[in-house]
Amino acid sequence: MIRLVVVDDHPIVRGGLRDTFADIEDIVVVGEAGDGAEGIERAKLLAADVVLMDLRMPGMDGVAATAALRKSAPSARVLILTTFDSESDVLPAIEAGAIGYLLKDALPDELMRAVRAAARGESVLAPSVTQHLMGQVRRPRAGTLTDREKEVLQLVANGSSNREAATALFIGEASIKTHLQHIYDKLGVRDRASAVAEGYRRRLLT
Amino acid sequence: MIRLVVVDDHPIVRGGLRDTFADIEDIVVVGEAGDGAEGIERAKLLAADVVLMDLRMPGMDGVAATAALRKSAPSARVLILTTFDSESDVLPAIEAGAIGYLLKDALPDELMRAVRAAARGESVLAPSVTQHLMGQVRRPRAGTLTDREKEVLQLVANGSSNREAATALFIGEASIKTHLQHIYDKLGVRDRASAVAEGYRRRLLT
DNA sequence: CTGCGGATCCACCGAACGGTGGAGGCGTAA
DNA sequence: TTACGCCTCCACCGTTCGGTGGATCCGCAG
Repeated sequence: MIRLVVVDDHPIVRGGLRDTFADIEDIVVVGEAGDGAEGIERAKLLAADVVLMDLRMPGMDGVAATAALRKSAPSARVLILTTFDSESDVLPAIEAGAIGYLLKDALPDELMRAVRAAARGESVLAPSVTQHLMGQVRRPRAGTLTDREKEVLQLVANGSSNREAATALFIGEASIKTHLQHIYDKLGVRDRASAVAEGYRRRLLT
Repeated sequence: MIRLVVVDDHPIVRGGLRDTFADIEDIVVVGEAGDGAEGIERAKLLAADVVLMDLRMPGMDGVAATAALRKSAPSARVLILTTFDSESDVLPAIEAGAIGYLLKDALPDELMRAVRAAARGESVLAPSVTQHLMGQVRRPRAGTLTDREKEVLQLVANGSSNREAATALFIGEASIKTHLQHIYDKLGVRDRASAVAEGYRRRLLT
């Protein structure tokens, strides 16, 4: 039996979901909430297996609630159910720890399969969401170069060879190479020249 | 007899120079000026052979005055005499058409030899200035990358290897390398990474 | 027509770089 | 304590790059 908590600021939506799961044998809606903070409370109190979470809500939004829930109740899987699939919605939600991301135009059947999958710890994503992820999820997020990495990139931009950068930072050449590899991974490039270009585009360099 | 005009905004300096040349047989200070515009006027009016020009002056500065003088009175040689030898001072002055560049810590003897050299159309540079020039004067000036060179640099910034850039532009890899060498020369760098950095700093790249 | 700048191409070479797959230390958050 | 992220370092290897010194062709301006 999967214990489900529904978090959405629209009563209509909550009601619709309650109905949808009403006569499903292995899923029971044990609680509801109208915003993120309340949702966290209910999920913990009621030992939810899966939390159906809307993103755009007054007060604490879905992303913040998801992140908080991942910390305070890791066993509760958060399944995003929302209207929007823009990059600016999807990425933060995934990063916050959502296990799945569905759109509200999903069929009831898809929704139930997704809930069961989430309960098992599997990910279900709406097709359009998958697109966004393919290219993006790999890069640990723009602008997340560490301070050290930024230093290295700046030196490279200023014309330092690996050896010179190593001398400047009082570390070994091998470390510079490692930092650069990480920089390449994070920026999605393959060489120092385009890393520098990306650095400027993302305003990491001066 | 070398007809000399002194352009400097400090009366003290002008006086010192007048004294310095007072009992020199082949040099006569025929006029003085306190800023660039006045200097141009005097130099033309008095048919100066050599103009001793300060760089930092109120009103029209030495660089602008030098450039203007080169056009309106090409026979007057402009010899820069200033306190500063930073790159940002030296290069514009040379490009503006100055025939020599001395620092104010020069000995009177050096100064006189420089004036005579200037009058003959020869260049005399302070040693530290020479350093700046060696590597820099060749570059025809920032932002003067040809269209082709900008294309190459943009490709490099976007992660292209030389081979890939060659394919993209339907030319040989050797040409890409040549273009890059020219780019390095013009931007004053030694590798593609810092060339890209300079490209962004000079707003040549997007 | 001659010079000059721009664009194209060539060969050769050593040095630097990028890719891979590690490993250990260290502080912090869980 | 256990993870995890970050920083540090290592070896090996093939590829690419940068440096040098040429060369030809074209168009434009003097």
